[in-house]
Order: sequence, then C-alpha cells, then structure tokens
Amino acid sequence: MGKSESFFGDPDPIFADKELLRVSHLPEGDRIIGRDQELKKLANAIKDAQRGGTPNNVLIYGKTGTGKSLCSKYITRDLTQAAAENGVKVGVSYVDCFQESTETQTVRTIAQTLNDPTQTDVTVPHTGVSTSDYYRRLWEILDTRLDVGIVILDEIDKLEDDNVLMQLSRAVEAGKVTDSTLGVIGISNKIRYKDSLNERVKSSLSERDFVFPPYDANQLREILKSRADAFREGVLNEDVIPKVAALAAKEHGDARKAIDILRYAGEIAQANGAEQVREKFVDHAREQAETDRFRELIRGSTPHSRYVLQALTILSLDNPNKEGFRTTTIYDLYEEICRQNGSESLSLRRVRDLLKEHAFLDVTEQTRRSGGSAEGSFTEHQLLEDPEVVQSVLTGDIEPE
DNA sequence: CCTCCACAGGAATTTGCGGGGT
DNA sequence: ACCCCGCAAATTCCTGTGGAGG
Repeated sequence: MGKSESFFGDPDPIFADKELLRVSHLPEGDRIIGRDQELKKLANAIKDAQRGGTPNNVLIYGKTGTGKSLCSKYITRDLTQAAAENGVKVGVSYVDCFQESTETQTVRTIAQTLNDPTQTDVTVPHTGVSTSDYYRRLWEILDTRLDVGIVILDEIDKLEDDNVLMQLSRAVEAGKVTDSTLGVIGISNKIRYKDSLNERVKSSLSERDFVFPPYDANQLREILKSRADAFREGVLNEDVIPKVAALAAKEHGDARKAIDILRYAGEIAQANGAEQVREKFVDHAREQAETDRFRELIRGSTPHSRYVLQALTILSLDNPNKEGFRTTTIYDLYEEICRQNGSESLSLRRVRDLLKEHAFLDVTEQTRRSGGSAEGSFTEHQLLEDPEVVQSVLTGDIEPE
C-alpha cells in the first residue's frame, strides 16, 4: 500500500498514503488532538478498573465528529495495557447500537467479542438461544476469563429498549457476576438522551457525564496537519488546511467532515491533473463531501421514501424562512409527486412512518407542536441537511431498476 | 375541568417476497 | 415443483394527545 509503484501508470502525484485520510484510521495516542481534558476525565472515571475495581459508568454526549468514539476506544485500550501490568485482565467490547439495536443483538455481540473459546467452555451461537441464555453466557465469560469488562455502547440512543442498560449497569450489585466486575461507557449525540431513560437506569448508568464540544478552527487545523503526511511533499498548498478548518469549524466542528473535505480536495486536484492541491478546490470539495455523505445516508431507501423526502425538500426550497412543515402539507405535495411519477401514493399513515424513519436516520428532525385553541396538535418536519444538497442527491442519482 | 381540533401512532391484518426443506 | 415459514411493507381502524379558550 505504501508503495506508489503501480501497474496502471505513473506513481500517484498527489497522495503518499491516502489511508491517513480514511475515517476508520485510528491515530496513535499522541495524535489525538484537542481532547486532553476529555481524555483525562475519562481516564479518571474508569481508573479503578486498573486494579480490578469497578469503573464508573459513563455517558458521553457530543455531536458527530467530536472524537467520542475515538477517545473511548483509545482510553480503554490504554487502560487494558496499564491493567495488564498489574496482572488485571480487562476486556473491552465495542458495540455500535445502530447495527445491533435490539436487546438480544446487543448482548450477543458483547458476549461474542469478550469471549475467547480457548479459555472458556462457553460458545456464543449466532442464533438458537434465548436472550436470557445470552446473558447467562456473558456473565460466565466475564467470571471465567476477565477481571473487568468494559462495554462501549456507541449511538446508545438508537437502542430500542433500555433493558440491556438495566442488566449491564446492575449486573454487579445483582450478583450476576461474582469474580469480575463491569463498566459501561455510553455514547450519544443527542444531548437530551438522558431524559428519555427511566430513573433507575439513569442513576446507575450516568455516574459521570461528559460533553464533548465541537472542535474549533485551531483544533481542526492541528488535526488536519497531523494527517498532512497523506500527501506528497510540497503538494499541499499552505492555505488549504486553514481554509478547510475554517469552513468545517463554521458549520459543525466535525473532524470527520473536515478530513473528508481535505481528501476530496486532493481527489479533485488529482482529477484535474493539477500538481498541487489548491485553496480553490476546497469549496467544491466541501459540496462533494456533503453530497456523498448524504447519498450514503439515503442509500437503499425506497422510491416512496424518496418522494416523501423530495416533497419536504421542495417545500424547504420554496419557503426558505420557514422552520418546519406539517405532515399533512408534506403529504399533499407527496401525492402530487406520485402522480407525476405515475405511481400510486401510499396512505397517510404509512407516510408518517416513512417520515419517522428519516428522523431516525437524522435526515430530518421532528417537532411536536400544538396550534392552541381548537387548532389541534401536529408534528413539523425539518431537513437537517442543506435543501440544495438533498435536491441534487435526489434528482442526481436515479439508480437503474 | 371540559371541549374541540388536527393530527399522532398503536394494534390487527393483509399482501408480497425470498429462503429452505421435502 | 411444491409448500411452509418468516419477514417487511402497507392498509385499515381506532384510541390518544396537547393546550387555548369556554
């Protein structure tokens, strides 16, 4: 990979090691930037585990791309190493609750990742056992091969029910595990997530709360600089990084997006046959990054789901200063769009569900309102993405068949 | 406290599709 | 080739909800 020699022609004139600009790339410890305070606090919250004690349960809030998962993964890896030096066995399980959204899936994943069949007699089949059986096996795995288990629940707000949280957060005091102990790190990008929890879970799960603020322009600049090795020497024009950082900071403070923009800027330079990545590519790169991210978000949604979205988009474009649109307004326009496309419209009830799915994927946001005296109550929907971007994705890629 | 409106969303049910098993 | 099962999409029916004004 590092070698630039290729069967397909000249070595890459722009990128030296593009992997550095992949979001999945996990930097080494000294490359986490602008999160010193957060790392310190996190370490403090779970430090008891180092000597085999019970770590505090932690809830982390913050918008996307503020380093929540990154810091959690890093700090637990560090903890595992430090604990090993004390002869304490720590196991870390990372679960993406967006993928594993039900109780059973979550427990199964935790058990699977913490298990090591060479050390335990326990197997964790993919299917065929009951939820309580998964729990039983998980407790057994913990007791036989670990001193401390740490479970990172990413996108915890996407969990369908909080039974898992109840079980995990109370496992120790309920005597489910005896020779080991357990801690939970919950990650959410909804600040209000805690409000939706029931009291018992709330108090035991959020012994410590942290909020990760968005990165400011300086921090973003540092982060981008640390990845500048991805480019060949002298290729990256010196005003590119400040420009990307400024753009990203102004809009969202999302490091992931900032890195994406930088990568796209490089790709655009490549496509144009330029020998340098210049500032003028950045604006275009930002558009591209946003469009691509959004395309990914609605990939696989059905035609009708798109029509609904299109209706909302048209409304947003036509009324730039309006905040939200009611379901029925959207539905009327949606019916119109169906007619134009020559397909039967779905029922209002179904469209409600489709809109809810968009809200779930953070494409839109729903707000319940009340009109007041004898005016009824209703829900308003608002696009979270720039309508122009949505529009271009919706009209641009009509996938055949 | 009750009413009234414009919805929201739960429950039950139907329809259509794909993957095994025989 | 056939049926059965499970699943997801979609429909129909219906009860629930919020809050200003009576």
